[in-house]
Amino acid sequence: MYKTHFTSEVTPELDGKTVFLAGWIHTIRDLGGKKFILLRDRSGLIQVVVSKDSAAYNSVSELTLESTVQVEGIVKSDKRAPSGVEVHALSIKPFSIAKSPLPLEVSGKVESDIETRLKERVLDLRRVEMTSVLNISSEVIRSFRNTLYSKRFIEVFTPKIIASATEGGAQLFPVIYFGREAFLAQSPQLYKELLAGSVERVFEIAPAWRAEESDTPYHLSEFISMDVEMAFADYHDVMELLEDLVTNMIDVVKTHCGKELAELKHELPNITKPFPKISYSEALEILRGKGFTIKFGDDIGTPEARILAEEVGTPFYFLVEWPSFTRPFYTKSIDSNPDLSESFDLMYKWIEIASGSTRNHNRKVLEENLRRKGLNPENFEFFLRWFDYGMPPHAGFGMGFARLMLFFTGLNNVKEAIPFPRDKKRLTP
RNA sequence: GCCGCGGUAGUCUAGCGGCCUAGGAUGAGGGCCUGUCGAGCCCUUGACCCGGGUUCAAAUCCCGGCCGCGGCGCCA
Repeated sequence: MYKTHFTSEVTPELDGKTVFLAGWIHTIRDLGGKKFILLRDRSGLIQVVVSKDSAAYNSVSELTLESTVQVEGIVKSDKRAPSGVEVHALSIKPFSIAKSPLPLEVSGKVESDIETRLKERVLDLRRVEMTSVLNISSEVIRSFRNTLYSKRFIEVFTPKIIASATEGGAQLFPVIYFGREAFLAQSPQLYKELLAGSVERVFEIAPAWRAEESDTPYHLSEFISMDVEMAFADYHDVMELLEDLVTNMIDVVKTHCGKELAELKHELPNITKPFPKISYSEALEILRGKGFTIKFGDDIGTPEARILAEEVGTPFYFLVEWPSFTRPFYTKSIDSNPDLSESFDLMYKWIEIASGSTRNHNRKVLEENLRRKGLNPENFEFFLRWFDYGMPPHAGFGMGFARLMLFFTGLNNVKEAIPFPRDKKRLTP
């Protein structure tokens, strides 16, 4: 082992104890007869004091910012130290001396453009703000899993190389599969439905790919989709589930990520259940009242969604019961009014972060819907045939992880919220 | 893809026809300093995205390209 403690575990109670720490050189303040090093690891920073009479003194002169080292030292509780405790170095062993100057300042003295930050991403991820983002990400995922486990969902994995488009619409990335044409999955939709048809309650956290022109702060070519599918349930049931998922995540992040939120200067609002629900038709009325010319069937675009978000006032709200023909073929229509569907979008401000519905479980209706959308039911036989063998009524949704992270971090670009984003122009790092 | 704005040392910025031999911060190199904590002080180092054009004179104005950011569209 290279370290006996993380820097966050060095507390005044350890006074007098010898510890081994390992991490990165965050800053060096050289006062001549004494040098102060801030040593950083994932958990935080600790001050290391190197005095002239220490054996470690000479090795400090070769250290550059972001070099990795092991520090052996004695813990000293001292109110002059930034955190009330510091480590007096006995020896400092360098592992890797970083090149200088750095292409990005990890210490945060000079802020870099997002362009530079994504190019120099590994250094950028060492910044305390980005480490906080990654820690929060992990807690959000953990909470998502725990809530679903507690409701008897199981985690599944669906194929990511598929034969054809699942729902039309989005552009697919082609791949060559043993000489045949295949595509990267744009969504686990059909497979998660089939799984729900076998084991009732499933979820998946996995990448999905869309070869769209989209060039905005809310789109990625490769994104993590948090998918849920539930048998013997309708869209009301899964909206309620979604409310539980989101509010539990907020609780977990508030409880475990206070330090991270402070680092990001971000506060999470109190969110209460249920979230406001606005029907598509109501949304049109609101928008018309605001001077928009918008008719039944028109999409609610970004400028319109911004107005709605302002009207609603709370960060999260549902837009429900969209026109059937604007939704994919597997979306169930409302029996009493087939022009509308049992569907919803969960909005965070003006951004759609989740989208779901009750699904059709009747083969005839599915075939009809496919034809209506100009798709050939024969191409969906791998999916449709299972509807002959006792498909339960079911519902589900997919949620965009990076978009959700905008809420938890206060960031306003999904490319910042995940470590290595893929967009129209970025394929590395 | 369309519209708008922008591209100045490793990083971040000021300058927007001649006061620019391009200013500052941070980094880097050197020096002083035994309690710094965005340490301080002194010295040094390093830049006008690319290609055309206008002009006596271009970082600065015009045109084209590339790249970036924002808005919109497409899409989730």
